[in-house]
Amino acid sequence: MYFVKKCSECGSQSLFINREKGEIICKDCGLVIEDKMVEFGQEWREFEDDSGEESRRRTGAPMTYTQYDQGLGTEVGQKADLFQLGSKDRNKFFRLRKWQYRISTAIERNLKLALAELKRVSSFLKLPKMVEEEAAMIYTQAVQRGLVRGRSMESVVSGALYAACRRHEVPRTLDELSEASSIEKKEIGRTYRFVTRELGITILPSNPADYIARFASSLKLAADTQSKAVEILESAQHEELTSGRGPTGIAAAALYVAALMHGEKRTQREVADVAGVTEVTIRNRYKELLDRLKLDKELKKQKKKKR
DNA sequence: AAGACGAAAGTGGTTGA
DNA sequence: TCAACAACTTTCGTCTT
Repeated sequence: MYFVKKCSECGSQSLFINREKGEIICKDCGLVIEDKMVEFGQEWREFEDDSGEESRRRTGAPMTYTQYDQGLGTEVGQKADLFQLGSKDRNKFFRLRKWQYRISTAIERNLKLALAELKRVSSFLKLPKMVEEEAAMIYTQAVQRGLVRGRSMESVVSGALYAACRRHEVPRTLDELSEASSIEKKEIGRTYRFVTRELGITILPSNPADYIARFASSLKLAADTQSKAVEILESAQHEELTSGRGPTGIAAAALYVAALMHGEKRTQREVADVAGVTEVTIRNRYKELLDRLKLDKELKKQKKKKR
């Protein structure tokens, strides 16, 4: 799962390969090392079923939603352009033209602005390209359905990004999104829920393990501590300690325990800060872990070793 | 002095009548 | 729509290292 290869951008060694999504991602900076593999992942346009007639959705050159803004603003209106396009781009063109009829110029402007904002936030968070594109796509859907009305454009952008992150299991916390977009956390959460519900996007509850790598690297913890944390997490899940709880809190607690056991002590505050939860939450989770998981033995072992 | 721990009260969101 | 409820936070006092 983890490679010894180094990230070409930040030098981090915590690379993550995901075969379903055909990516190798640096969990520290989000750089996609290799995205040339064929996508085996889920059909992420599944919720477009309302537009019915399109059956050959994934043919032709890969389409990038993030480039659509350029297309929308300029070429699409000109019907003559149809014949200048290569056959590869036909499909793309048809889609664009359909939108052209469907959406007003005001919405186009909105989209253009929004996608620019989306790119800004996305690059601030160093999100992988895939996520950025999915977010752009979600936002486009949201605009088409008029879900932006009564909400600030920026908050919907953030909501779309958050949803995209969740879908691709490269979770960022609401706090991080909030910092990057200067939108209030609760506002992002609200629009996120609203948009996903309205668009019928199903999001699998985020897995605490997805946070481990990122938290661990910002805490500068060793690799075996990381894997120990994942191990703890798994048994915690087995003990049904994870349902209903905030995933970040659990991830943080697991990391905290793992660090203790490997003699890489971090204070609760340090862990709490990077995880975006409070010490209290860590303590609660931590206590539960100790209670239910007979981890106290291992902890005591570690303490003895120290003396 | 700093960190860990726990109690108590408050907040925002979900759920179910 | 409202009230009960669970999870999490904030705050604060006490204990431990």
